[in-house]
Amino acid sequence: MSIAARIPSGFTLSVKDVAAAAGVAPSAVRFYEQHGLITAYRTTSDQRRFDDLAACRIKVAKVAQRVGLTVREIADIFAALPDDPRPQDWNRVAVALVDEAEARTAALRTYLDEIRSDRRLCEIDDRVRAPEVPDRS
Amino acid sequence: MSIAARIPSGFTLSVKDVAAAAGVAPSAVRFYEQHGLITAYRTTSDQRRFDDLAACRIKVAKVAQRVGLTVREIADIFAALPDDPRPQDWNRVAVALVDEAEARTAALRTYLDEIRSDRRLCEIDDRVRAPEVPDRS
DNA sequence: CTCGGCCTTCAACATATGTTGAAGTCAAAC
DNA sequence: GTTTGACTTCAACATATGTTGAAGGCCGAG
Repeated sequence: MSIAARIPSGFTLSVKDVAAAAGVAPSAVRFYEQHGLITAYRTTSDQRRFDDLAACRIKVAKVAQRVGLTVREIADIFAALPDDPRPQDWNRVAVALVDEAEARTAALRTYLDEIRSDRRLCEIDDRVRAPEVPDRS
Repeated sequence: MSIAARIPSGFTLSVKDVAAAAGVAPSAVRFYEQHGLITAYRTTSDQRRFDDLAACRIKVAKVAQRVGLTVREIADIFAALPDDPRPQDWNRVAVALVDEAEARTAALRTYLDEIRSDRRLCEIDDRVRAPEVPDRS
């Protein structure tokens, strides 16, 4: 019976609500929407309305950022989530996120191991030196 | 026999040399020095001179950045390296870096597992709703 | 009908991580 | 002795990730 706009049921949360639920500032919620991490419908008076998943996505994103993923990369991975994601949709996303994090950690470990097992990898190959400004000590 | 300044032996590489060895721009090398990732001595004419380790540190830092560590955090970890690091010094640094990366990945995995095993964790607890601007669908 | 509160957009600011360009110094080469 | 090339500093710009504040809209309460 409301004057209501074309907003799917479930999309009832304001920016402030989502911010509180996700533990971030309202400005951050708007930022994430701008960058495609979350999606909103608009009321007749142009206010954003989110569903519960928005806060969830943000919380996951904050943890994902800690392993070096950019907002853009996270948004790309989230793009695999349909409107009403089933558990296996979340599974795929979770696997993609963790795989990426592990790949980066593995790269770090591998590189460090190389350095330690074969010191040459961390040395300058050809003896390139500075042109003769005084100082070869 | 040179006009040479007080530069320890081994510190013979210019900014350009280190940049080439590390695969980064000279501007980045200066940036990293400013932020304590690497250290330089200066020639009598004020030019930076690095040793081989500078490029090594930079290459490690670039990989570490990919797992979410900031330049500051990496510099802090590198602070444990003495002037002429022995293998065990590098070991401690390597362990610190990998541990941090794994802790962050573990946090991500744990959080995602919680979401999947207990859906409520990703729902809004108390039904906070937006005040009545039209639109409850 | 005004008031308070939450919303909107937009621009400015802030930090991290660099890059680019201008202006000047220095040493080596011609 | 002038030119050349790499170096120096410093300021401006660029991108990512946000925050803050100004100016205004919309709604329910008193």
